[in-house]
Order: sequence, then C-alpha cells, then structure tokens
Amino acid sequence: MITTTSMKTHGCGEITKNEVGKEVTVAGWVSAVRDLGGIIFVEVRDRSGLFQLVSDPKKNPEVYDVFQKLRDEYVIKASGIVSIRPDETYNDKLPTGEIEVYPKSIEILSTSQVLPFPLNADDVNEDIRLKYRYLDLRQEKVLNCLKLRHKIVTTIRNYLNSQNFMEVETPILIKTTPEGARDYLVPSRVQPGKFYALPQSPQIFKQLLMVGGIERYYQIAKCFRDEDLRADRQPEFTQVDMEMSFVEQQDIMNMVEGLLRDVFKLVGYDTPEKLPVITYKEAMDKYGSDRPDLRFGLELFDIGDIIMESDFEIIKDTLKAGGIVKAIKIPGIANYSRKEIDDLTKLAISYGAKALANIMYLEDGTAKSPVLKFLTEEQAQRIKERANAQAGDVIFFVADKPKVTYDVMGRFRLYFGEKLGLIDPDAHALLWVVDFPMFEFSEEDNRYVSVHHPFTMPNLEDIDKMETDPANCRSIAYDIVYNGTELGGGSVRIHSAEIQQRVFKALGLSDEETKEKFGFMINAFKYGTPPHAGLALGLDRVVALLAKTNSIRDVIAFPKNSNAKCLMTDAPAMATEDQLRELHLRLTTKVN
RNA sequence: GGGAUCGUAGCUCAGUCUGGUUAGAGUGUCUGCCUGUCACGCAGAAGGUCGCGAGUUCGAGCCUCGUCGGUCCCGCCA
Repeated sequence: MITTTSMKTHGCGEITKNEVGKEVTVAGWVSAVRDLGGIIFVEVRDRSGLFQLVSDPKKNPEVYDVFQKLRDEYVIKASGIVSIRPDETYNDKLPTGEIEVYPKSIEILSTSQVLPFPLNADDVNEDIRLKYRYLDLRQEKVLNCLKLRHKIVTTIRNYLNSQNFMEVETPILIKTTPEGARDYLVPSRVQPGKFYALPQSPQIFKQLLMVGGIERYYQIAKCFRDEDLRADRQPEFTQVDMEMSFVEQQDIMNMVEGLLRDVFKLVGYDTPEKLPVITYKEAMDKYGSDRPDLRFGLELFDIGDIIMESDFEIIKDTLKAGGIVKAIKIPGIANYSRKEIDDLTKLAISYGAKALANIMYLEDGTAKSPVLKFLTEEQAQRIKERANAQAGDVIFFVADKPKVTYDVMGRFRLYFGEKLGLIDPDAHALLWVVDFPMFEFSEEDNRYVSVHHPFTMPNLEDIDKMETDPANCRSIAYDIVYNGTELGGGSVRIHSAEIQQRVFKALGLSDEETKEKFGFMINAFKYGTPPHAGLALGLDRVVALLAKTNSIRDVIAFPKNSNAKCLMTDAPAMATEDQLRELHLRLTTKVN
C-alpha cells in the first residue's frame, strides 16, 4: 500500500523502479547531506525508509540554493521525476538504491537544531536517548521495535476476534487489592481520605465480565505495579488479558497455542502443533525453576537417597529437617583450578547456598573431592552412575531447604548453560508449566499466600488439603514459558462462592476482611457464575523476546527509567500546595 | 532496603591506580575547497564549572568524605 496524502505521493521507501519516469512528491526528514561541491546528495527519510534526492546546478539549478541550506533532520518536501542512477552508481544497501530524484521543487517545512546525540549509532547511553525519546524514535532500530509490536498486537487482535472474543475495557481507577504487588494509589478529591488504586491487572473485572455473560473477553490492558524495576519490569506495562467461560484448562491452552502460533509466525518460527507440558514439580526437580529454559540440558538430579545411607552427617541433618540435595553434572571442567572452583562456590553462596560440594572426575579415572571421605566406594560409584559422569566432568551439589536448593541449582544451571555456550541463540523452547501449587508459606507474613492469585481454582483432588496441608495443595494454574522467560500465566477460576470463601480463609483472611475486600465478588458468584478460566500474556516481554532485546524499555514508546522516572517529562513531579489541599493530603516527609 | 558499577567536549571514550606545563582522541558542529556520493574526501577552527559540595595538599580530573544522577543485580514483583 502506498502512503499518499496531500503533501506526499509516496513514502520514501515505497518508491520503486516502477515509478521511473513518473513524478513523485516525498516528504520527510533530512537523514544525510553529502555536498560534493558541485553536486549535492540529500537522503530523505520517513517511516517507510530512505530516498536520495540530488541537485546539480546544470540539471536543476532552481533548487540548488535550497539544497545548500539543508542540514540533518530538517523536514522537507520535494517533487520531481524518478530516474535511474547513472553509470550503475547504485547503493545496494538501500531498497531504493538504484533510483533517485532531481527535484524541480523543494520546500523546507521545518528546520532542526543539531541533535543532542547521533541517530543510528548503537553506543549512545540510554538516559540521553530517553530524555529525547521523540528523537530516539527516529532511529531505525527503535522504530522497528515499535513496528514489530504493532504487528504482534494486530495479529493478536485478529486471532482473538476470529475466535469470537470481544474486546472490553475495564476501569483504571479501581479499589485497592490487598494481595499481590504494591498498588499505585490515587487520592480522591470528592471523598476525603479515600483512594483509588490503579489495576495490577484487570483480573477481578474480567471475571465479573464472565458473570455478566460476555463469555469470551480480551483486552490489551495497561497494568500498574509500584515495585522496584528491572530491565524486564516497568511500573506500567501491557498485558494481553483473556478470559473464557465454559472452558477447562485444556481449552485455554489450545486457544493460546493457536494465538502464539500466529504470533511466532511473524518471526519465522513455526511452533509445534502441541506444545510440551511439564508439571511444576517436574520443572523444579529437573531445572530448579518454574520457568525452565529447555534450550539446553544440564538437568538436575537427586542424590538424597544415597547421602542418607552415607556418613555425611551435616547433609543428613538437613535432609531430616525437610531439606533436599540436588546435583548437577557439568561436563569437561575437571581441569578447573582451585581458584575457579572457589569462585563457583562464592557464586553459589551469592545465590543463597550455604556451601557448594563438588566431585571432580579426573582424566586418570580417579575422583577427587573433599566429600569422598563421607562416602563408601559403593555410594560414590552410585553417584557417578546416576550422573553418568565421564572423565573430565564435575558434579556439584547443594543441600538446603527445597526453595533454596532449587533456586541455587536452577541459577547454577543457567550460569553454566550460558558460560559453556550450550544455548543455541536460534533455538525456540516454548512449553507449558502446569499444576502450580495453590499456596506457599510466606516467612515475612507468617502465613500462606497465593502462588498465583486467590481466585485460582484448587485442584479438586487436593481441595481438602487447603485446610489440612496447604503446602501440597495443587491449583489449576498454568504458565506459558519461552526460552526461560514466563510469557504469561493463567488459571481456571473459582466460580463458587463457597470455595472462594474457603480459599480466603486458608489465606488467613477473616470473614469480615473477606466481606469488606471481596464481598462484591463473593456476592456476584451467588447469581449464576459460569465456569471460567483465562490467561494473560506479558505483551512487552513477548515483543522484547521476538525483537531479541533484553530490555522491555526498547519496545515501549515512552518507558520509565529504573527509578520509575520519565526522563523526558521529569515525571513524577512535585504537587503544588493547592493540589495537595484539594486532595486532603499533607506531606510528612520533607522533600525539596 | 542492600550490593556492584559508571559520571571528563554535543555524542562515545582515554587520562584517575602512581596528584605537577596549556586536560586529549574519535565522531559530530562550523568555515573553506571539492560534480556521483552513499560512514563522501581534503584543510582549518570553535567547543570543557572533569556531575555537585566539602576536605587533605604548595598544588586535585586524579586522594578522602559526603551528595546527586545513570545502569545492572538481590530483596520485592499474587
């Protein structure tokens, strides 16, 4: 499609050899001026690409003086006949590199100061790019990220629309939610002392849409969380939020697989017909993570049973106290120096381990380890067999509480996956992780909290464990994981007021708290609630992964920096005394 | 809340360990020359509160303390 307006007949990148001999009008930004003294070349750029304009005093003298005035980033409009470049002076780096225009008219629509940073250099610091993000957006790389984002969103909308979903907007000013991340609060002017919260997700509203009979809903929804940031976290971010009625887990999985098939097709990856599914328990046992990166092996294995038969009293005590011991075999590093092994131990300790044990299998066939003295020859042999260790390999293991052990070994696995170059950069590992636990114990709050959220349906086989054994109660929740990153997660929701109340109780909420905070929801469930389930995809992460960048800031038009500040507008900013007074607020912290 | 690291020309950096003449490079900008460039080329010029403050010293870009800001990580992120 050619982009035509009253000011331009073609986008700069849209002109082809078919237009040779025809008159075109282009408009855009001066991307480069090359003044050779007698002839001036100007590259003009717009969203669609680049095009070369030429002025030669012998051929089009009427525009030569304007050409001499042109500087980078001036906005211009020029008209002329498209011609083939002479003597095959083609530029094969440009799609329009074989053609050019000697304009017979040119107009400067707007001038530009010298830019504060060079465009299309890849080593400019991000803070200056963000301060002038409107200039940053002119860079091909940044523009391409936004173009990809647009394509992905379009694909998602097309797919969901074709599946009979309805897009519905949910409110941004909502009631604060007690569980989960910290809310952004918005003070109410008309109701002194009261606050709205910005949604962390449209969760409650989408479920109420199901009660309302919408059946299939989606929304490209802005969500807000007032937590400290990372390269892959922003205070406001976008979720592709979906919910369906009269479905089970498998229906959601089928639907999302269809959606992702279309999305990944955009980057040339044909996803498998059925994605692999592993349970949370298996993911933790083999990979030490609930979002395992399956692009490489290095699976963890358990040696607790062998240790229990040994004289390794320290670890046995850990195991008796409910701990576990997980091992990993790293191939070909038995030649590591004492210092390298010490550094790995420090690494493991920085991950939270108390210690890291190792067994090195030397080239001469012997094993070397400070822990062999606790093991009989037979026990050592069984460990070696379980690891399938060869000469040159090293086994590392950690014993601790399950959470710590999984975390340390999971990160250790990723560390070596990267360090040993085991990750094929072109590989795709998309999978489901299912059967998440319903609750986990929070040391900080000294109670069980939801792993997913409190509206998640418990696995009916485990439902009575909610009261008797919460730690082992599974939920009907699932995550979609790609190359070690959680793309999204969802669950079958509770649609019974009675079960919902049991969950709140298990979370330690009193009847009064439940009524005050979620009374409207429990009430809603009393008026005919369809079984429903859904999932939300982190759109920014999906785009970032497909754009092969590791910062979601690269795929957001106007992102905040790591201190949640907008460097361009300088938000957040101080409120005036008048504003505070109207909102019935007074600052207690002295700031200036 | 904690840890690491960075801050010198418009931009990207060197110089800091080991304090000492007029603080450098590349690039960009400006001026002149140049008719097929496409990172145009050649010549020249301008451009600096060395983030900010205090201290040590005869002397601080360099050492010390504080502070502000950027990035990454941990905690946190249902």
